[in-house]
Amino acid sequence: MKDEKKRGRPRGFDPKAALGKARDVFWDRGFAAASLDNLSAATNLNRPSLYGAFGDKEDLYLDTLEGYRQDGMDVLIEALDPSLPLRDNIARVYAGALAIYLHGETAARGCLLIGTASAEAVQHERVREVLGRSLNDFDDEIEKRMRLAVERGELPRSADPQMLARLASAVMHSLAVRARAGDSRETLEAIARSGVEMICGSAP
Amino acid sequence: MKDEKKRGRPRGFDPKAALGKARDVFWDRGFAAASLDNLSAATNLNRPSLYGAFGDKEDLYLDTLEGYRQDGMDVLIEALDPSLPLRDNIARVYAGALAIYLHGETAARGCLLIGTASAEAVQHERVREVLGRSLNDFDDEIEKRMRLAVERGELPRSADPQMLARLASAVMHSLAVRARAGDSRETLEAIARSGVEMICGSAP
DNA sequence: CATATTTTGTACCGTTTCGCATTAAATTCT
DNA sequence: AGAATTTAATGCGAAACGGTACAAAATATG
Repeated sequence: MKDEKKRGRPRGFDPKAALGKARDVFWDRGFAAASLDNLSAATNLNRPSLYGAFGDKEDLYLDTLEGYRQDGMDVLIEALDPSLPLRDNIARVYAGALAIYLHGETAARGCLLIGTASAEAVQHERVREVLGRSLNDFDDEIEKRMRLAVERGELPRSADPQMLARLASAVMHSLAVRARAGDSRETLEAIARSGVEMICGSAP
Repeated sequence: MKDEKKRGRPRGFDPKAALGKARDVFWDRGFAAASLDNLSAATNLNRPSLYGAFGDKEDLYLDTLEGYRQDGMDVLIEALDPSLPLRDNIARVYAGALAIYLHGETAARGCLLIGTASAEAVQHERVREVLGRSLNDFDDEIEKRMRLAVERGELPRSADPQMLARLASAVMHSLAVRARAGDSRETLEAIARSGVEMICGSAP
């Protein structure tokens, strides 16, 4: 269903791969400081090709954010596999986050959304919307697992799934910020372990 | 000791006030998207005056970050007044943070450091240094109070002051990000309350 | 009052920015 | 084969950018 031959000259590049390269540029430099020349060089696409395929710079940025959000949700859902104990789930969420955050040429990149979209969120409403939606979707997914934990007795009946989820997310937000601030992997892993303990302290 | 009359023409403006206006510009737009025209307009200073007083744009930005950091530390230290119960201390820390974060023309501004310095942290080493140092100083100040709480018996002997402090900070980092993402004051206050409960749960 | 020194305001310089106009190339449809 | 359609490459252009040169203004010193 994707090979319906289109009429004109075919694309000489893979839009998904190009989006991945653009994402790296935005990740390192942020939206405002990433120039179309940077993006053009990284993607090996001329500016008109970029423009034709993705729209203007803000459109391109929003596309990369959407893709990142989706990838993140996939990682999250896999980490929250309900056949595992809650404690393992949360530990896997943090491990998955750190695997993404601790990767950069000069310095760790942290989270694309928290690290770069936050900066634009005040002035660019569409960016703020994606950021807010992403955070909420993450919370909701964790909350689902927390509710299940209460039903199963992994957590006491008195536990508040929504608040536990938001606090679990909070630790992840902190990991994102601290990674970009230059904290060591050891420090971040220690915080993640403490976070698991704090969130799942009452779980077996 | 500040009126040692200097030789040339005296300044026609208050550098501290100008720095405050510049801070607002960076807070709303971030570093990269804030132009010297924006800063010049907000401070009512010509670009040469700005340059003469603070150096180039990055110097000016770093100055605003330093000032913000210092102000934040003052608020934090006041909130952590050791004559109050630990629970009140942490609640005051979050209340103080939200008072700063929830203030903006178009949308809430969140934290200047977390919201804007994070974006530049990967590429600008000096910004990363200020950000990292700020986060650490905050952690350390809270940790001091946590240690006191253990000594006093407000927390069990088994409590880990460093980790409790880092988790208390984590909730604040999350408040900063969520404020900038557009979360309501009610939501943020609920998270803050849950954070207090989670951190001080075992405290009287 | 003249000179030295610092700040202020205007105007400008070279670069970089984003976006597009235009033309050449590659493919499908008739 | 030729028309139609889509993509690719070059390059342009108007605007915005950060930073500064320069001269006028304001103060202290001698």
